[in-house]
Amino acid sequence: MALWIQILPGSSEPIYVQVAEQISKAIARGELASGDKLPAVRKLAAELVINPNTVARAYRRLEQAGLVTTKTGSGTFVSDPKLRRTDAADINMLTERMDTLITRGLNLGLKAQDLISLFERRLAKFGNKSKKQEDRKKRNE
Amino acid sequence: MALWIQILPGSSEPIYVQVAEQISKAIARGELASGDKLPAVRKLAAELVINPNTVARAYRRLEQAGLVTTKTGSGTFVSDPKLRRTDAADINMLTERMDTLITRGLNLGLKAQDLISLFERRLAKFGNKSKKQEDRKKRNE
DNA sequence: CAATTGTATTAAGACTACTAATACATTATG
DNA sequence: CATAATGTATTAGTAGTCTTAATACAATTG
Repeated sequence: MALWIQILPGSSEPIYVQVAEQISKAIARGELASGDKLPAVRKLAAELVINPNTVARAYRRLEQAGLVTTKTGSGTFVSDPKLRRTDAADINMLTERMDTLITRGLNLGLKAQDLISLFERRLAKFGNKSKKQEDRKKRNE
Repeated sequence: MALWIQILPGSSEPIYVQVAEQISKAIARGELASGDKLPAVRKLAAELVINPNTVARAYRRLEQAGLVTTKTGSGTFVSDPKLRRTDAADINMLTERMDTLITRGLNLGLKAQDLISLFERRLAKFGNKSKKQEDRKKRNE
């Protein structure tokens, strides 16, 4: 199933952010489950035609976020969601981002109800993990 | 009532973004209503002890977002919400930001229901315009 | 006309971000 | 143990961004 990751040429977002972000989303959606191995930095770098350091940086970012665990020599793996800390500072950051988002929405003329609807619709797209994914997770434990 | 705007010394956000963002929020909350005049760029710059160009840049940003209208010689004014375009591209941008936000939340271990609750709570803080603010708006029409 | 307001241009300095090249350290494999 | 595979560290250079500054210009107000 190759690689879903795709870097946009014209984007203002740094490449390492794009890579990290897309992997984050895959994890949030359950497409990548606990224990799954990410591609080797050199391999992914070759596929995306970017520098291995850039991929490494993306992985470091994911590790800082607590999404993956890294073992030199063996690889980078999606970490167990149960072990992810939910820091108060993280919640604050999230709340601030939310306020900014709400500000934009309201200033675009959307009503509160519109925003809630949109939010729920987008949230629904991050559907709960499928049975198959849960099974895959179990195998890796 | 002086100036609510405050620039944080250690912030990684550019000053002009901070200024624009805070004014945006004031507008979204209804603290600044249609027709209200923003401080003159030179005046605000003096109060914040920053360069007038930096304030001008913030105002330009707000104008691009359609939040204010500018008339050289007279000033910068909060524009009528009814006249604000809601471009499809804007909605797409908002949706993308929302997805990113949801990704972060889920990856912090929050459940869908937690996210919705938080979202609604934050949204409530942008309470609907008060009677007084509606009146002020009327006077300026 | 004089004052006020926003705009445009140019430049310089400081700082950060990004990517790259290369060498190093650790672990897995046979 | 030897080799391959994997992530890490260091260094460097290029490019871009941000802010300030100094002026000059344009449009509106009174």
